[in-house]
Amino acid sequence: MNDASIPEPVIRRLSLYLRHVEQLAGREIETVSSTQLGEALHVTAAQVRKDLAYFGHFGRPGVGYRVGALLAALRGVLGTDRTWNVVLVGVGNLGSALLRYKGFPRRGFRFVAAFDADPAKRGRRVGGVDVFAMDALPHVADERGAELGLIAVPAEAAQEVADRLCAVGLRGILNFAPATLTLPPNVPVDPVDLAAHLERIAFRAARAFDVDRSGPGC
Amino acid sequence: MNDASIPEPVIRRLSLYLRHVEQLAGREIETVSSTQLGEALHVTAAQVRKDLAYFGHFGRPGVGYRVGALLAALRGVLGTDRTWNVVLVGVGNLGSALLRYKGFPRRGFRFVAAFDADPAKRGRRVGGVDVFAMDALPHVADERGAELGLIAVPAEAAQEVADRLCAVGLRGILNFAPATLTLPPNVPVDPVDLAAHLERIAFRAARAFDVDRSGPGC
DNA sequence: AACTGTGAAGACTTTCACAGCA
DNA sequence: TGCTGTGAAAGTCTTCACAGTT
Repeated sequence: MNDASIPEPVIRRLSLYLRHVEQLAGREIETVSSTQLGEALHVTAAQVRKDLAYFGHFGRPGVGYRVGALLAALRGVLGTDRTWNVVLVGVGNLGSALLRYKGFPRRGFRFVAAFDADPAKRGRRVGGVDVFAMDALPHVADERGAELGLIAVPAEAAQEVADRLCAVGLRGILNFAPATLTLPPNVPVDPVDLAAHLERIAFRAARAFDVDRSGPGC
Repeated sequence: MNDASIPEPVIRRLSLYLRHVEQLAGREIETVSSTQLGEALHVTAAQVRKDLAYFGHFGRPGVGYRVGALLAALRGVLGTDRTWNVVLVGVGNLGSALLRYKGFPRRGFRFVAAFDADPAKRGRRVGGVDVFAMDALPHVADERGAELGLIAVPAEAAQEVADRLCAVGLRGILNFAPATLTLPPNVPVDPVDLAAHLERIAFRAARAFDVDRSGPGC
């Protein structure tokens, strides 16, 4: 009940709850009910309660959940009650944008270095982060305590980069390259295929249109 | 059997199959079995067959699937057998990178315009795409046949931007802002929360470490 | 011999509905 | 009264296993 067996879909929603509860805390709201949370996030109230019950009973019947306690608990479960050191490989379009993305530091992730195969990029700083040649990976990753890796290289290079990140002892990888990576099971990988997201929207848009031809819906 | 009721998880995998089958086609491979596809993508062979059976029987027992036919069928189902016109709102870090991202045009999505609240950005071109002021949205979206929208603005602005995109008749939205959008059900939204992806990796990395302390796994 | 397509079984997730607490 | 926590029911998705095709 308190072990590692929290279902994947629950974990996805925990991030959602965390994001919203952070906002509530910022607005100095002290208490929130499962119904309110559910409405804000388009999740049923029962689902919210089940999800939160996976890791303790800190809701108060008749009152709801204390925002402060919930915030701390969510961060604790997700592991973002501390800062994670992240490296990025591939300082191209997307890589550069990710290095500058403010959402990462805001949520507990700090870039400690970036790497690129192109020697011309070596020595630059992007978004306040030093860019190194790939050769420097073992040394720099170790020195700066890198824990997670972010891959933003072309698909052809992704597996090799992943292997090198893994060899250096990184504990998890976020993969933006449109390629399926194979890694040992103790190194979690999360694929983010941007084009696939658009494909999903295209699919649903085509269906919604077929079903409901009532014209522009707003 | 041939209607809109294809489960969400299946659709996600269709994109994965499409990506791989495109590569096979590029390598002039003519035939692929469910086992091969499954191994390449870390999906069971039975799952591959079930998924593909949702929309027709074009596998050949004893042989496998014809790559050409499969490619066409996957594109047909996902709706990417034609080009979709896309607009982007929010030409910041991330927005600029998305405008330049080559994976979109490669998979059937073309940016026809971009918009930004900052008047200073008006008139620029980013990644070959014209940037307009928000006021121009109704006119330009209509003129250029915009169908899908991509939101890359700060969380606070996301809902208003979404409403305006919807009002202009867009048929689907990909939302990179860390905010939950509320829109009519005939306008599909797909949220992409980059920080949430890292949170998921952090969660799993922490668990993998607890379970298996055998040191750097490669 | 190799492989697909598919009912049936099994596993997992969500929803329901209500006992119990503040 | 208002709300949580939770078993039990319902629903969804995945895997199994095999008949049938090339």
